[in-house]
Amino acid sequence: MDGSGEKKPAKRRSQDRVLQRDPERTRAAILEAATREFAENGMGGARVDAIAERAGTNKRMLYHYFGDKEQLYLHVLEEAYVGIRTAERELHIGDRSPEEGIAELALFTWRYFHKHPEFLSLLGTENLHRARWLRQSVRLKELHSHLIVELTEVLDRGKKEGVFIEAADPLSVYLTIASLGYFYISNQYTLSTIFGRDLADPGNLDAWERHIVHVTLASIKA
Amino acid sequence: MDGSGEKKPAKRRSQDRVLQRDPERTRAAILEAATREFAENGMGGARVDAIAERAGTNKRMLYHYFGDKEQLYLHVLEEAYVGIRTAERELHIGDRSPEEGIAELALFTWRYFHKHPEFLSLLGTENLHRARWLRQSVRLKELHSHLIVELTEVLDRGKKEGVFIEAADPLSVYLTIASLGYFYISNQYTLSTIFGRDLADPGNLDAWERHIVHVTLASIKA
DNA sequence: GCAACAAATAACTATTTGGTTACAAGCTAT
DNA sequence: ATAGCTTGTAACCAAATAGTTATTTGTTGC
Repeated sequence: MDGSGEKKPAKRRSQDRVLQRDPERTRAAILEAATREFAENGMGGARVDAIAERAGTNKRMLYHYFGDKEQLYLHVLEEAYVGIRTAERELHIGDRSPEEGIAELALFTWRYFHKHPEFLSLLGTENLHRARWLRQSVRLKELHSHLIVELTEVLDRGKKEGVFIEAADPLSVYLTIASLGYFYISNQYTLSTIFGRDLADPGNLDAWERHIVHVTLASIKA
Repeated sequence: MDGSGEKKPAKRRSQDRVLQRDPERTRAAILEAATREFAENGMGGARVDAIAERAGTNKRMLYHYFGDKEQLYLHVLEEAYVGIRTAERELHIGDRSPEEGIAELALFTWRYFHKHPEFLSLLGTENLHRARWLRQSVRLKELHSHLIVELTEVLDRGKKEGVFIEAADPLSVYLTIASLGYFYISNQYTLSTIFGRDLADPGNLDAWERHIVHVTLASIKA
Protein backbone atom coordinates (compact mmCIF):
# COMPACT_ATOMS: atom_id res chain seq x y z
CA MET A 1 0.00 0.00 0.00
CA ASP A 2 2.60 2.61 1.02
CA GLY A 3 5.89 2.80 -0.74
CA SER A 4 8.34 1.41 1.84
CA GLY A 5 10.08 -1.61 0.39
CA GLU A 6 11.29 -3.73 3.30
CA LYS A 7 12.68 -7.19 2.65
CA LYS A 8 13.63 -8.67 6.02
CA PRO A 9 11.26 -11.49 6.99
CA ALA A 10 8.58 -10.90 9.60
CA LYS A 11 9.62 -7.26 9.78
CA ARG A 12 6.56 -5.15 10.29
CA ARG A 13 6.19 -1.42 10.31
CA SER A 14 3.35 -0.10 12.40
CA GLN A 15 3.74 3.65 12.30
CA ASP A 16 1.01 4.03 9.71
CA ARG A 17 -1.37 1.56 11.34
CA VAL A 18 -2.94 2.43 14.64
CA LEU A 19 -2.94 -1.03 16.17
CA GLN A 20 -5.82 -1.39 18.58
CA ARG A 21 -5.78 -4.46 20.75
CA ASP A 22 -9.07 -6.05 21.65
CA PRO A 23 -9.03 -9.76 22.33
CA GLU A 24 -12.78 -9.98 22.93
CA ARG A 25 -13.58 -8.29 19.67
CA THR A 26 -11.12 -10.42 17.73
CA ARG A 27 -12.46 -13.62 19.26
CA ALA A 28 -16.03 -12.62 18.51
CA ALA A 29 -15.13 -11.62 14.97
CA ILE A 30 -13.54 -15.00 14.36
CA LEU A 31 -16.59 -16.82 15.73
CA GLU A 32 -18.95 -14.85 13.55
CA ALA A 33 -16.83 -15.23 10.45
CA ALA A 34 -16.51 -18.94 11.13
CA THR A 35 -20.28 -19.27 11.55
CA ARG A 36 -20.83 -17.79 8.12
CA GLU A 37 -18.05 -19.76 6.46
CA PHE A 38 -19.12 -23.11 7.94
CA ALA A 39 -22.78 -22.38 7.21
CA GLU A 40 -22.05 -21.50 3.60
CA ASN A 41 -19.57 -24.25 2.80
CA GLY A 42 -19.94 -27.03 5.33
CA MET A 43 -17.14 -28.51 7.37
CA GLY A 44 -15.28 -29.92 4.39
CA GLY A 45 -15.71 -26.86 2.21
CA ALA A 46 -14.92 -24.18 4.82
CA ARG A 47 -11.47 -22.64 4.48
CA VAL A 48 -9.46 -21.54 7.48
CA ASP A 49 -7.83 -18.77 5.47
CA ALA A 50 -11.26 -17.52 4.42
CA ILE A 51 -12.43 -17.37 8.04
CA ALA A 52 -9.37 -15.38 9.08
CA GLU A 53 -9.83 -12.97 6.23
CA ARG A 54 -13.57 -12.53 6.90
CA ALA A 55 -12.78 -11.82 10.54
CA GLY A 56 -10.26 -9.17 9.53
CA THR A 57 -7.46 -11.03 11.30
CA ASN A 58 -5.17 -13.93 10.44
CA LYS A 59 -4.88 -17.64 10.96
CA ARG A 60 -2.49 -17.34 13.88
CA MET A 61 -5.21 -15.73 16.02
CA LEU A 62 -7.74 -18.33 15.01
CA TYR A 63 -5.49 -21.15 16.13
CA HIS A 64 -4.55 -19.17 19.22
CA TYR A 65 -8.15 -18.79 20.41
CA PHE A 66 -9.71 -22.02 19.21
CA GLY A 67 -7.02 -24.64 18.81
CA ASP A 68 -7.84 -25.98 15.37
CA LYS A 69 -10.50 -26.02 12.69
CA GLU A 70 -12.54 -28.76 14.36
CA GLN A 71 -12.68 -27.11 17.75
CA LEU A 72 -13.64 -23.82 16.13
CA TYR A 73 -16.43 -25.60 14.30
CA LEU A 74 -17.68 -27.14 17.55
CA HIS A 75 -17.71 -23.70 19.22
CA VAL A 76 -19.74 -22.33 16.33
CA LEU A 77 -22.22 -25.18 16.58
CA GLU A 78 -22.59 -24.87 20.34
CA GLU A 79 -23.11 -21.14 20.08
CA ALA A 80 -25.82 -21.69 17.48
CA TYR A 81 -27.72 -24.06 19.76
CA VAL A 82 -27.35 -21.70 22.70
CA GLY A 83 -28.83 -18.98 20.49
CA ILE A 84 -32.10 -20.72 19.68
CA ARG A 85 -32.62 -22.30 23.09
CA THR A 86 -31.98 -18.96 24.81
CA ALA A 87 -34.52 -17.16 22.63
CA GLU A 88 -36.97 -20.02 23.20
CA ARG A 89 -36.80 -19.57 26.95
CA GLU A 90 -38.30 -16.11 26.69
CA LEU A 91 -41.43 -17.46 25.09
CA HIS A 92 -43.46 -18.69 28.11
CA ILE A 93 -45.82 -20.75 26.01
CA GLY A 94 -47.79 -21.70 29.12
CA ASP A 95 -49.11 -18.17 29.71
CA ARG A 96 -52.17 -18.39 27.47
CA SER A 97 -54.52 -21.12 26.30
CA PRO A 98 -52.98 -24.43 25.23
CA GLU A 99 -53.86 -23.84 21.57
CA GLU A 100 -52.34 -20.38 21.66
CA GLY A 101 -49.25 -21.75 23.38
CA ILE A 102 -48.65 -24.35 20.68
CA ALA A 103 -49.33 -21.81 17.94
CA GLU A 104 -46.87 -19.44 19.56
CA LEU A 105 -44.15 -22.10 19.67
CA ALA A 106 -44.78 -22.97 16.03
CA LEU A 107 -44.60 -19.32 15.00
CA PHE A 108 -41.47 -18.70 17.01
CA THR A 109 -39.70 -21.74 15.61
CA TRP A 110 -40.62 -20.91 12.03
CA ARG A 111 -39.56 -17.29 12.36
CA TYR A 112 -36.32 -18.19 14.10
CA PHE A 113 -35.44 -20.67 11.33
CA HIS A 114 -36.30 -18.08 8.72
CA LYS A 115 -34.16 -15.44 10.42
CA HIS A 116 -31.23 -17.78 11.05
CA PRO A 117 -30.73 -19.99 8.02
CA GLU A 118 -27.10 -20.38 9.06
CA PHE A 119 -28.32 -22.38 12.06
CA LEU A 120 -30.11 -24.79 9.76
CA SER A 121 -27.04 -25.09 7.56
CA LEU A 122 -24.92 -25.97 10.55
CA LEU A 123 -27.42 -28.64 11.59
CA GLY A 124 -27.32 -30.03 8.08
CA THR A 125 -23.55 -30.17 8.10
CA GLU A 126 -23.45 -31.75 11.52
CA ASN A 127 -25.93 -34.43 10.51
CA LEU A 128 -23.99 -35.14 7.35
CA HIS A 129 -21.24 -36.19 9.72
CA ARG A 130 -23.62 -38.08 12.00
CA ALA A 131 -23.26 -35.62 14.88
CA ARG A 132 -19.58 -36.45 15.15
CA TRP A 133 -18.72 -33.15 16.82
CA LEU A 134 -21.94 -32.48 18.68
CA ARG A 135 -21.58 -35.77 20.50
CA GLN A 136 -18.27 -34.57 21.91
CA SER A 137 -19.88 -31.45 23.34
CA VAL A 138 -20.09 -31.31 27.10
CA ARG A 139 -21.93 -27.98 27.23
CA LEU A 140 -25.14 -29.21 25.67
CA LYS A 141 -26.57 -31.85 27.93
CA GLU A 142 -28.95 -29.64 29.93
CA LEU A 143 -29.73 -27.10 27.26
CA HIS A 144 -32.66 -28.77 25.58
CA SER A 145 -34.70 -30.23 28.44
CA HIS A 146 -36.45 -26.94 29.24
CA LEU A 147 -38.27 -27.00 25.92
CA ILE A 148 -39.64 -30.50 26.43
CA VAL A 149 -40.70 -29.81 30.01
CA GLU A 150 -42.66 -26.70 29.11
CA LEU A 151 -44.22 -28.36 26.07
CA THR A 152 -45.30 -31.32 28.20
CA GLU A 153 -47.08 -28.98 30.62
CA VAL A 154 -48.96 -27.18 27.86
CA LEU A 155 -50.05 -30.43 26.24
CA ASP A 156 -51.16 -31.91 29.55
CA ARG A 157 -53.26 -28.86 30.29
CA GLY A 158 -54.80 -29.08 26.83
CA LYS A 159 -55.66 -32.73 27.40
CA LYS A 160 -57.25 -31.95 30.76
CA GLU A 161 -59.33 -29.23 29.12
CA GLY A 162 -60.37 -31.69 26.44
CA VAL A 163 -58.96 -29.68 23.51
CA PHE A 164 -56.03 -31.99 22.70
CA ILE A 165 -56.07 -35.71 22.00
CA GLU A 166 -54.52 -38.00 24.60
CA ALA A 167 -51.97 -39.30 22.06
CA ALA A 168 -50.34 -35.87 21.68
CA ASP A 169 -46.68 -36.38 22.52
CA PRO A 170 -44.31 -33.48 23.29
CA LEU A 171 -41.36 -34.70 21.25
CA SER A 172 -43.57 -35.54 18.28
CA VAL A 173 -45.22 -32.15 18.40
CA TYR A 174 -41.89 -30.38 18.47
CA LEU A 175 -40.50 -32.54 15.68
CA THR A 176 -43.59 -31.79 13.61
CA ILE A 177 -43.14 -28.05 14.02
CA ALA A 178 -39.41 -28.22 13.38
CA SER A 179 -39.83 -30.51 10.37
CA LEU A 180 -42.22 -28.19 8.60
CA GLY A 181 -40.01 -25.17 9.18
CA TYR A 182 -36.66 -26.78 8.56
CA PHE A 183 -37.51 -28.48 5.29
CA TYR A 184 -39.13 -25.43 3.73
CA ILE A 185 -36.26 -23.10 4.57
CA SER A 186 -33.29 -25.37 4.10
CA ASN A 187 -34.53 -27.02 0.91
CA GLN A 188 -36.06 -23.91 -0.65
CA TYR A 189 -33.47 -23.80 -3.43
CA THR A 190 -33.96 -27.26 -4.86
CA LEU A 191 -37.72 -27.11 -4.26
CA SER A 192 -38.08 -23.77 -6.01
CA THR A 193 -36.06 -25.15 -8.91
CA ILE A 194 -37.88 -28.44 -9.43
CA PHE A 195 -41.40 -27.14 -8.84
CA GLY A 196 -40.90 -23.85 -10.64
CA ARG A 197 -42.25 -21.78 -7.76
CA ASP A 198 -40.25 -19.28 -5.72
CA LEU A 199 -40.62 -20.43 -2.13
CA ALA A 200 -38.81 -17.33 -0.87
CA ASP A 201 -41.60 -15.12 -2.17
CA PRO A 202 -43.18 -13.22 0.78
CA GLY A 203 -46.65 -14.44 -0.11
CA ASN A 204 -45.53 -18.05 -0.09
CA LEU A 205 -43.61 -17.55 3.16
CA ASP A 206 -46.70 -16.13 4.86
CA ALA A 207 -48.85 -18.96 3.56
CA TRP A 208 -46.40 -21.54 4.89
CA GLU A 209 -46.32 -19.87 8.29
CA ARG A 210 -50.09 -20.21 8.53
CA HIS A 211 -49.83 -23.75 7.17
CA ILE A 212 -47.44 -24.81 9.93
CA VAL A 213 -49.77 -23.56 12.65
CA HIS A 214 -52.76 -25.18 10.97
CA VAL A 215 -51.07 -28.57 10.52
CA THR A 216 -49.65 -28.65 14.03
CA LEU A 217 -52.97 -27.86 15.70
CA ALA A 218 -54.98 -30.11 13.38
CA SER A 219 -52.75 -33.03 14.32
CA ILE A 220 -53.43 -32.75 18.07
CA LYS A 221 -56.93 -31.28 18.32
CA ALA A 222 -59.49 -33.47 20.01
CA MET B 1 3.00 -56.69 -4.32
CA ASP B 2 5.09 -59.08 -6.43
CA GLY B 3 8.83 -58.86 -6.35
CA SER B 4 9.60 -57.17 -9.67
CA GLY B 5 11.39 -53.91 -9.09
CA GLU B 6 10.69 -51.81 -12.17
CA LYS B 7 11.66 -48.16 -12.33
CA LYS B 8 10.72 -46.95 -15.80
CA PRO B 9 7.75 -44.59 -15.68
CA ALA B 10 4.31 -45.74 -16.80
CA LYS B 11 5.65 -49.25 -17.36
CA ARG B 12 2.92 -51.65 -16.48
CA ARG B 13 2.96 -55.42 -16.48
CA SER B 14 -0.33 -57.21 -16.97
CA GLN B 15 0.51 -60.88 -17.18
CA ASP B 16 -0.65 -61.52 -13.63
CA ARG B 17 -3.89 -59.53 -13.98
CA VAL B 18 -6.71 -60.72 -16.20
CA LEU B 19 -7.81 -57.39 -17.53
CA GLN B 20 -11.51 -57.31 -18.33
CA ARG B 21 -12.76 -54.30 -20.23
CA ASP B 22 -16.27 -53.13 -19.50
CA PRO B 23 -16.98 -49.45 -20.01
CA GLU B 24 -20.58 -49.71 -18.82
CA ARG B 25 -19.58 -51.40 -15.61
CA THR B 26 -16.77 -48.93 -14.98
CA ARG B 27 -19.02 -45.97 -15.60
CA ALA B 28 -21.70 -47.36 -13.31
CA ALA B 29 -19.14 -48.15 -10.62
CA ILE B 30 -17.87 -44.58 -10.71
CA LEU B 31 -21.39 -43.18 -10.45
CA GLU B 32 -22.22 -45.39 -7.49
CA ALA B 33 -18.98 -44.66 -5.71
CA ALA B 34 -19.45 -40.95 -6.34
CA THR B 35 -22.97 -41.09 -4.96
CA ARG B 36 -21.70 -42.53 -1.72
CA GLU B 37 -18.72 -40.20 -1.47
CA PHE B 38 -20.75 -37.04 -2.18
CA ALA B 39 -23.53 -38.17 0.14
CA GLU B 40 -21.11 -38.85 2.98
CA ASN B 41 -18.89 -35.82 2.60
CA GLY B 42 -20.73 -33.20 0.62
CA MET B 43 -19.39 -31.44 -2.45
CA GLY B 44 -16.54 -29.72 -0.59
CA GLY B 45 -15.55 -32.76 1.42
CA ALA B 46 -15.73 -35.38 -1.31
CA ARG B 47 -12.38 -36.51 -2.70
CA VAL B 48 -11.86 -37.46 -6.31
CA ASP B 49 -9.17 -39.96 -5.33
CA ALA B 50 -11.57 -41.57 -2.87
CA ILE B 51 -14.25 -41.95 -5.54
CA ALA B 52 -11.81 -43.59 -7.94
CA GLU B 53 -10.62 -45.96 -5.26
CA ARG B 54 -14.15 -46.85 -4.15
CA ALA B 55 -15.06 -47.56 -7.76
CA GLY B 56 -12.09 -49.88 -8.09
CA THR B 57 -10.66 -47.77 -10.89
CA ASN B 58 -8.54 -44.64 -11.15
CA LYS B 59 -8.97 -40.91 -11.59
CA ARG B 60 -8.22 -40.94 -15.28
CA MET B 61 -11.38 -42.92 -16.01
CA LEU B 62 -13.46 -40.61 -13.88
CA TYR B 63 -12.32 -37.59 -15.85
CA HIS B 64 -12.70 -39.55 -19.06
CA TYR B 65 -16.36 -40.36 -18.46
CA PHE B 66 -17.56 -37.31 -16.59
CA GLY B 67 -15.31 -34.37 -17.39
CA ASP B 68 -14.62 -33.05 -13.93
CA LYS B 69 -15.72 -33.26 -10.33
CA GLU B 70 -18.60 -30.82 -10.75
CA GLN B 71 -20.12 -32.59 -13.75
CA LEU B 72 -19.80 -35.90 -11.97
CA TYR B 73 -21.62 -34.43 -8.99
CA LEU B 74 -24.41 -33.15 -11.23
CA HIS B 75 -24.78 -36.60 -12.81
CA VAL B 76 -25.07 -38.12 -9.35
CA LEU B 77 -27.71 -35.60 -8.33
CA GLU B 78 -29.75 -36.06 -11.50
CA GLU B 79 -29.62 -39.82 -11.15
CA ALA B 80 -30.86 -39.53 -7.57
CA TYR B 81 -33.89 -37.47 -8.63
CA VAL B 82 -34.63 -39.85 -11.48
CA GLY B 83 -34.56 -42.67 -8.92
CA ILE B 84 -37.27 -41.33 -6.63
CA ARG B 85 -39.51 -39.94 -9.36
CA THR B 86 -39.34 -43.22 -11.28
CA ALA B 87 -40.33 -45.23 -8.22
CA GLU B 88 -43.09 -42.73 -7.51
CA ARG B 89 -44.62 -43.26 -10.93
CA GLU B 90 -45.40 -46.86 -10.09
CA LEU B 91 -47.59 -45.87 -7.19
CA HIS B 92 -50.90 -44.97 -8.88
CA ILE B 93 -52.27 -43.14 -5.86
CA GLY B 94 -55.55 -42.54 -7.69
CA ASP B 95 -56.54 -46.19 -7.71
CA ARG B 96 -58.23 -46.28 -4.29
CA SER B 97 -60.09 -43.81 -2.10
CA PRO B 98 -58.62 -40.32 -1.77
CA GLU B 99 -57.63 -40.89 1.86
CA GLU B 100 -55.92 -44.14 0.99
CA GLY B 101 -54.18 -42.47 -1.93
CA ILE B 102 -52.71 -39.73 0.26
CA ALA B 103 -51.75 -42.25 2.93
CA GLU B 104 -50.05 -44.34 0.28
CA LEU B 105 -48.02 -41.38 -1.00
CA ALA B 106 -46.99 -40.50 2.54
CA LEU B 107 -45.91 -44.06 3.29
CA PHE B 108 -44.04 -44.36 0.02
CA THR B 109 -42.18 -41.10 0.53
CA TRP B 110 -41.23 -41.92 4.10
CA ARG B 111 -40.02 -45.39 3.22
CA TYR B 112 -38.10 -44.16 0.21
CA PHE B 113 -36.33 -41.52 2.32
CA HIS B 114 -35.57 -44.12 4.95
CA LYS B 115 -34.18 -46.52 2.38
CA HIS B 116 -32.18 -43.88 0.52
CA PRO B 117 -30.59 -41.52 3.05
CA GLU B 118 -27.93 -40.74 0.44
CA PHE B 119 -30.62 -38.99 -1.60
CA LEU B 120 -31.43 -36.74 1.36
CA SER B 121 -27.74 -36.01 1.89
CA LEU B 122 -27.37 -34.98 -1.71
CA LEU B 123 -30.37 -32.66 -1.42
CA GLY B 124 -28.82 -31.16 1.70
CA THR B 125 -25.53 -30.57 -0.05
CA GLU B 126 -27.21 -29.09 -3.09
CA ASN B 127 -29.25 -26.70 -0.95
CA LEU B 128 -26.17 -25.66 0.96
CA HIS B 129 -24.97 -24.37 -2.38
CA ARG B 130 -28.35 -22.85 -3.25
CA ALA B 131 -29.07 -25.33 -6.05
CA ARG B 132 -26.05 -24.08 -7.96
CA TRP B 133 -25.68 -27.29 -9.94
CA LEU B 134 -29.28 -28.42 -10.12
CA ARG B 135 -30.21 -25.17 -11.79
CA GLN B 136 -27.82 -26.00 -14.62
CA SER B 137 -29.52 -29.31 -15.21
CA VAL B 138 -31.42 -29.60 -18.46
CA ARG B 139 -32.69 -33.12 -17.83
CA LEU B 140 -34.97 -32.27 -14.92
CA LYS B 141 -37.59 -29.87 -16.19
CA GLU B 142 -40.32 -32.40 -16.92
CA LEU B 143 -39.47 -34.96 -14.27
CA HIS B 144 -41.47 -33.58 -11.35
CA SER B 145 -44.76 -32.48 -12.90
CA HIS B 146 -46.26 -35.98 -12.91
CA LEU B 147 -46.33 -36.04 -9.12
CA ILE B 148 -48.20 -32.75 -8.83
CA VAL B 149 -50.70 -33.67 -11.53
CA GLU B 150 -51.62 -36.95 -9.91
CA LEU B 151 -51.79 -35.40 -6.47
CA THR B 152 -54.08 -32.66 -7.75
CA GLU B 153 -56.47 -35.27 -9.13
CA VAL B 154 -56.65 -37.19 -5.87
CA LEU B 155 -57.23 -34.04 -3.84
CA ASP B 156 -59.93 -32.82 -6.21
CA ARG B 157 -61.75 -36.12 -5.97
CA GLY B 158 -61.52 -35.95 -2.19
CA LYS B 159 -62.99 -32.47 -2.19
CA LYS B 160 -65.85 -33.54 -4.46
CA GLU B 161 -66.58 -36.44 -2.13
CA GLY B 162 -66.54 -34.04 0.80
CA VAL B 163 -63.73 -35.78 2.68
CA PHE B 164 -61.03 -33.10 2.12
CA ILE B 165 -61.19 -29.39 2.85
CA GLU B 166 -61.31 -27.01 -0.11
CA ALA B 167 -58.06 -25.33 0.98
CA ALA B 168 -56.04 -28.52 0.48
CA ASP B 169 -53.27 -27.62 -1.95
CA PRO B 170 -51.20 -30.24 -3.80
CA LEU B 171 -47.80 -28.61 -3.33
CA SER B 172 -48.47 -27.95 0.36
CA VAL B 173 -49.57 -31.52 0.92
CA TYR B 174 -46.47 -32.88 -0.75
CA LEU B 175 -44.20 -30.48 1.14
CA THR B 176 -45.87 -31.54 4.39
CA ILE B 177 -45.22 -35.20 3.71
CA ALA B 178 -41.67 -34.57 2.56
CA SER B 179 -40.91 -32.25 5.50
CA LEU B 180 -41.92 -34.80 8.09
CA GLY B 181 -39.88 -37.53 6.47
CA TYR B 182 -36.85 -35.51 5.52
CA PHE B 183 -36.30 -33.84 8.86
CA TYR B 184 -36.64 -37.01 10.90
CA ILE B 185 -34.22 -39.00 8.76
CA SER B 186 -31.66 -36.38 7.85
CA ASN B 187 -31.47 -34.81 11.31
CA GLN B 188 -31.71 -38.02 13.30
CA TYR B 189 -28.14 -37.75 14.56
CA THR B 190 -28.33 -34.32 16.17
CA LEU B 191 -31.89 -34.95 17.37
CA SER B 192 -31.00 -38.26 18.98
CA THR B 193 -28.06 -36.56 20.66
CA ILE B 194 -29.81 -33.51 22.07
CA PHE B 195 -33.02 -35.23 23.12
CA GLY B 196 -31.35 -38.38 24.38
CA ARG B 197 -33.62 -40.69 22.40
CA ASP B 198 -32.50 -42.99 19.59
CA LEU B 199 -34.62 -42.00 16.63
CA ALA B 200 -33.24 -44.89 14.59
CA ASP B 201 -34.83 -47.39 16.96
CA PRO B 202 -37.35 -49.53 15.02
CA GLY B 203 -40.14 -48.71 17.46
CA ASN B 204 -39.60 -45.01 17.02
CA LEU B 205 -39.35 -45.36 13.25
CA ASP B 206 -42.69 -47.18 13.13
CA ALA B 207 -44.30 -44.60 15.35
CA TRP B 208 -43.08 -41.78 13.12
CA GLU B 209 -44.37 -43.53 10.02
CA ARG B 210 -47.84 -43.65 11.56
CA HIS B 211 -47.41 -40.07 12.75
CA ILE B 212 -46.72 -38.80 9.23
CA VAL B 213 -49.88 -40.41 7.86
CA HIS B 214 -51.91 -39.10 10.79
CA VAL B 215 -50.63 -35.53 10.50
CA THR B 216 -51.02 -35.39 6.74
CA LEU B 217 -54.61 -36.62 6.77
CA ALA B 218 -55.57 -34.56 9.82
CA SER B 219 -54.40 -31.41 8.04
CA ILE B 220 -56.70 -31.89 5.02
CA LYS B 221 -59.69 -33.77 6.36
CA ALA B 222 -62.99 -31.95 6.12
C1' DG C 1 -4.04 -60.20 -39.08
C1' DC C 2 -3.61 -55.58 -38.33
C1' DA C 3 -4.74 -50.54 -38.18
C1' DA C 4 -7.31 -47.49 -35.57
C1' DC C 5 -9.56 -46.58 -31.68
C1' DA C 6 -11.34 -47.04 -26.85
C1' DA C 7 -10.29 -48.30 -22.15
C1' DA C 8 -7.21 -48.56 -18.51
C1' DT C 9 -3.01 -47.61 -15.53
C1' DA C 10 0.29 -45.10 -12.75
C1' DA C 11 3.26 -41.45 -12.29
C1' DC C 12 3.40 -36.49 -12.40
C1' DT C 13 2.28 -31.39 -11.58
C1' DA C 14 0.69 -27.03 -10.05
C1' DT C 15 -1.96 -25.26 -6.50
C1' DT C 16 -4.39 -25.19 -2.32
C1' DT C 17 -4.79 -26.04 2.44
C1' DG C 18 -4.38 -26.83 7.52
C1' DG C 19 -1.21 -25.86 10.60
C1' DT C 20 3.53 -23.75 12.47
C1' DT C 21 7.36 -20.67 13.35
C1' DA C 22 9.90 -16.49 14.01
C1' DC C 23 9.31 -12.21 15.25
C1' DA C 24 7.20 -7.54 16.57
C1' DA C 25 4.72 -4.75 19.50
C1' DG C 26 0.95 -3.47 22.90
C1' DC C 27 -0.40 -4.12 27.82
C1' DT C 28 0.17 -4.55 32.87
C1' DA C 29 2.04 -5.34 37.44
C1' DT C 30 5.70 -4.15 40.11
C1' DA D 1 10.60 1.96 33.19
C1' DT D 2 10.87 -2.49 32.28
C1' DA D 3 10.19 -7.64 32.51
C1' DG D 4 7.02 -10.84 31.23
C1' DC D 5 2.97 -12.02 29.18
C1' DT D 6 -0.62 -11.33 25.56
C1' DT D 7 -2.08 -9.97 21.03
C1' DG D 8 -0.86 -9.62 16.45
C1' DT D 9 1.64 -10.30 11.63
C1' DA D 10 3.58 -12.54 7.69
C1' DA D 11 6.34 -15.93 5.88
C1' DC D 12 6.91 -20.74 5.75
C1' DC D 13 6.05 -25.95 5.29
C1' DA D 14 4.46 -30.56 4.50
C1' DA D 15 0.55 -32.93 3.07
C1' DA D 16 -3.38 -33.20 0.26
C1' DT D 17 -5.88 -32.38 -3.95
C1' DA D 18 -7.94 -31.61 -8.71
C1' DG D 19 -6.58 -32.38 -12.89
C1' DT D 20 -2.94 -34.13 -16.78
C1' DT D 21 0.39 -36.85 -19.41
C1' DA D 22 2.73 -40.81 -21.20
C1' DT D 23 2.04 -45.23 -22.07
C1' DT D 24 0.03 -49.86 -22.48
C1' DT D 25 -3.38 -53.11 -23.75
C1' DG D 26 -7.97 -54.86 -25.14
C1' DT D 27 -11.39 -54.54 -28.95
C1' DT D 28 -13.30 -54.09 -33.42
C1' DG D 29 -14.02 -53.24 -38.36
C1' DC D 30 -12.04 -54.44 -42.49
